[in-house]
Amino acid sequence: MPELPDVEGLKQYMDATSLHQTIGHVATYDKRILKDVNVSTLRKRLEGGQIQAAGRHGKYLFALLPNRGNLVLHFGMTGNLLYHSNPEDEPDHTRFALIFANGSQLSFINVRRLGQVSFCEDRQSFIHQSNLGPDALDHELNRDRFINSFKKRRGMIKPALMNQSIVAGIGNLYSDEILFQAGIDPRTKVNTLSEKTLGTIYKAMRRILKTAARHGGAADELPKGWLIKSMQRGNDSCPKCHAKIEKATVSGRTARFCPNCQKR
DNA sequence: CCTATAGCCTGACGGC
DNA sequence: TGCCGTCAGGCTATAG
Repeated sequence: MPELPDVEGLKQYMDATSLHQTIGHVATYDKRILKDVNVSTLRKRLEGGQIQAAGRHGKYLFALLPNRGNLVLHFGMTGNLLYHSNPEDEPDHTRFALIFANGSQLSFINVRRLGQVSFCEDRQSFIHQSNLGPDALDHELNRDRFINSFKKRRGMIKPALMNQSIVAGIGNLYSDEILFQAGIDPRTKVNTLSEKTLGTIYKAMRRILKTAARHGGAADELPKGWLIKSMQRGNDSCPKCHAKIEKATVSGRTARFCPNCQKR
């Protein structure tokens, strides 16, 4: 599930449910998802604290605890959160949970265990150490900066968009959507794209991610005419021209595109 | 710098 | 009903 818009939805969810409640207990059901932190450190830092605010960078979600640091959540392919007031409502595949002193609980669900839970003192240094580029919706990432970071690349456009160290937040589905709306074949070499075309991709990226983030990534609320919307409904024809959507493996992932509307 | 490949994990789905 | 292969919205390590 989680690319930038989905994680934005989870941030809003955390803000709406989990702030200003004292954490009574940290439950770690599977240590394999802990990254660069151990159970005792996590408990020491979190228990007794309260989340003041949620934050997001790319696909990472941060929970800020004043004077303590940040709980960092990454969802992998199959992550989600559920806040529930009854412990018995704890969902399947909960790998980690914050159990608040008031009895409520925030559960980190991670079916495939590809997600990670970590902790950092400082967000900026975490972002730096994790080699993350600017968030795709960061206002400082303007058109010129975007073009500059792409134009010197030698590879294909789709994997470049998905490269978190260039721009953080875009995954397989949204890279397909961006290239579909920009009319570019995902296998196009970046260094063959004009600045004007890179500008078109930038605009599509912004428009799409903003719109999707506003709906927290909820697939059923995405606009008609979007590729991922129609694919998700099991429709494999192009929303614009009704040609059959094609699949191609591009740097290890399945790219979906319209052979008619997207050109190299 | 870039690509392909394999690996980490589990569950859903289709074919037989 | 069961078994099998395939696939899935992420990322990392490795080799070429």
